[in-house]
Amino acid sequence: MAKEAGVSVTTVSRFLNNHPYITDSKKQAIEIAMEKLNYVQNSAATQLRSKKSNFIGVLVSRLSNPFFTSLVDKIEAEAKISGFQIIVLQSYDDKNAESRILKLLQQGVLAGIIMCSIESGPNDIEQYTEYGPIILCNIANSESKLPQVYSNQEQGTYDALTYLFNQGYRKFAYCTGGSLSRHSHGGARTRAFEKAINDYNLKINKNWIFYQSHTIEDGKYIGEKILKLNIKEWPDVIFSNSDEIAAGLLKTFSIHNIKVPEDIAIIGFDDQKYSELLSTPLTTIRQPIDALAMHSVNYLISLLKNEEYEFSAEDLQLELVIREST
Amino acid sequence: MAKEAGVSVTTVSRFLNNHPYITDSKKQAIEIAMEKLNYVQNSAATQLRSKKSNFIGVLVSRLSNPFFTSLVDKIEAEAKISGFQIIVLQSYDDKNAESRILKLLQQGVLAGIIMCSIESGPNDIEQYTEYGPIILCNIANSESKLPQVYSNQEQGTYDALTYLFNQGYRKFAYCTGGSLSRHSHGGARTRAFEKAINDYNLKINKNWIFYQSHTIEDGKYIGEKILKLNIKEWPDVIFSNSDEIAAGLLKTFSIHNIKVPEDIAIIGFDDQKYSELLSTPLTTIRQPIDALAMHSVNYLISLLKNEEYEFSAEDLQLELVIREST
DNA sequence: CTGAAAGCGCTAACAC
DNA sequence: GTGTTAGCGCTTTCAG
Repeated sequence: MAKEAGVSVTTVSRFLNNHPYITDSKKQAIEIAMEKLNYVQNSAATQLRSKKSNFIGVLVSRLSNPFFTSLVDKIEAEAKISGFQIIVLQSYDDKNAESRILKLLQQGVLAGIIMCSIESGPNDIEQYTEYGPIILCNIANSESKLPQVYSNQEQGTYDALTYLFNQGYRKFAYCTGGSLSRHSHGGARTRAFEKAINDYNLKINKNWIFYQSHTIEDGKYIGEKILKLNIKEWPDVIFSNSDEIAAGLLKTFSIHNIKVPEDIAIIGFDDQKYSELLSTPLTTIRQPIDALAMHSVNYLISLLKNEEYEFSAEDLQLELVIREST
Repeated sequence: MAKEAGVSVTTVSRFLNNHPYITDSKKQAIEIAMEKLNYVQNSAATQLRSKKSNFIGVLVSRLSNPFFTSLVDKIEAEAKISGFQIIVLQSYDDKNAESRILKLLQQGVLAGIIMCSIESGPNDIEQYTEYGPIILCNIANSESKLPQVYSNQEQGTYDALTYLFNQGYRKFAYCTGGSLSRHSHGGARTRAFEKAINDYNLKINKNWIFYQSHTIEDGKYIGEKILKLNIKEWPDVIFSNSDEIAAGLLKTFSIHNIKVPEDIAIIGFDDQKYSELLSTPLTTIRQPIDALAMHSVNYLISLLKNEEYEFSAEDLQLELVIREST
């Protein structure tokens, strides 16, 4: 390639990297040769030599969760603007898979990672920052020094719970994706739940708390469990940690002719695209996906350049969307 | 690292690549040194030298389409089994974006590509096979010599149309993602539609054909357009090219108090997870996602190894799922 | 402004 | 079984 253009490899390299100070004549010679040889830069060589990767890893637990799909979608669009390519990585809630993914940073495959899910403790993760920046996206962890972009899940959840209380609901069931002990955003929601229960003098019932719920199937199953309770022991509203859970719940109730919200009300989380289209349009809490994606990517890129990054929590507000399920 | 273990780099390389014939003592020495230095292989160097990539590109038009999400999800699981990592690439229906993605093959970033969407003509794509295998997944193109894994969309669609005819429907509206001229799977469905119209002696009405429909929003809009027709001119069933379109349609009709299927019936395509949960559970055509993913990945990997790959069309049947919207 | 030369970390050929 | 050597395609000094 260099010889085709009659210049040195150095000059070609400079051309490729947009260095200033190359004669127009050489530029043109290179362009012509590139065209003629159908040349493309070998990225492995570039990466090996420059020790820089063009890839940003985006870690989610599972892509089939539509919340993550939307988030990944926005992150990819944002990364592309800055010339980065994203690699979607799924951990499937598995700690070992997560470690393997983190190793991609160390291997030099990834320039940085945006973690939208987290399995290991923050310390396990922090050790990898040696190899590149790691951003926590939509995960608030006060114990960790990792850079974090998150919405105020605690406030948003509390506000929703307050709305439900004002609507007259008193028996709150609660579904969480975690185990109530984790420090993920599940934790923030749980803190809000406990606070609301306390502030509003409500009773908590062990039969109304559901752990490790993620999918539509989990929601259906939780619905079944509730219906098996003595009818006097039914909750009057169910706070679900995702619209998928809420959708599953809705399905079970509709099969059994339980009316929503009259018999039992349901509130979801995320505001999925289909949430307004369900048999009962879902009241839910919308997450600021666009802002989450935008700030995570730009924060990461700033870190890559050793620059500061500032953003306002204003952009990251949760929003209560009231429909017919409450 | 080599010197830490007291062996040559060659031996380390052999160890890493699971070559036979290394003394156990050296193996152990390497393992200990690896552990001690927290060593990981640099993938750029490996790739540069061996000219092999560990990445498989998966190209879809947009990840936010849940059909593609599920497909990508399965492809990733399947690729992982064989030790490959996938890179999700979105073309957003843009030919130029597609070319840029194809270039990743030429750059050596990707070992091969699974294309689940296609924008350019087959010829434009075939030239890239010089740099690595390209599989068309869920795209049937008889003009192209590219390896293809697809279900019989024409038969599946025709069968569904036959079912609708037998149910008594006679006025068929038709939504397509393409422009009716493309050779994508849209084409196969359209051929089936035209054949059914012909075979069953039905009338075609230009006001009942809708192009370039993809999203829930598109579906809502199409619903509005239909309702604006003189009521005598309404179709009695709408064939939609995705469950998203169908969901949008459903929404518009529910707002206007149009009963489904009594006033107008709807059939979807894909069988999304939420399709049974909508205000009217959707009759739809289920695609064989698992088989599509499995065969595409394994076909690609066989090609990478210069092996033959056989699979049976039996695995790739479309399935009519009858619910309440027809 | 441009080029020569060194070398990133690894694999493959060849020798022993 | 194991080591020596060359070189993948690029970027980065350092000279000029």
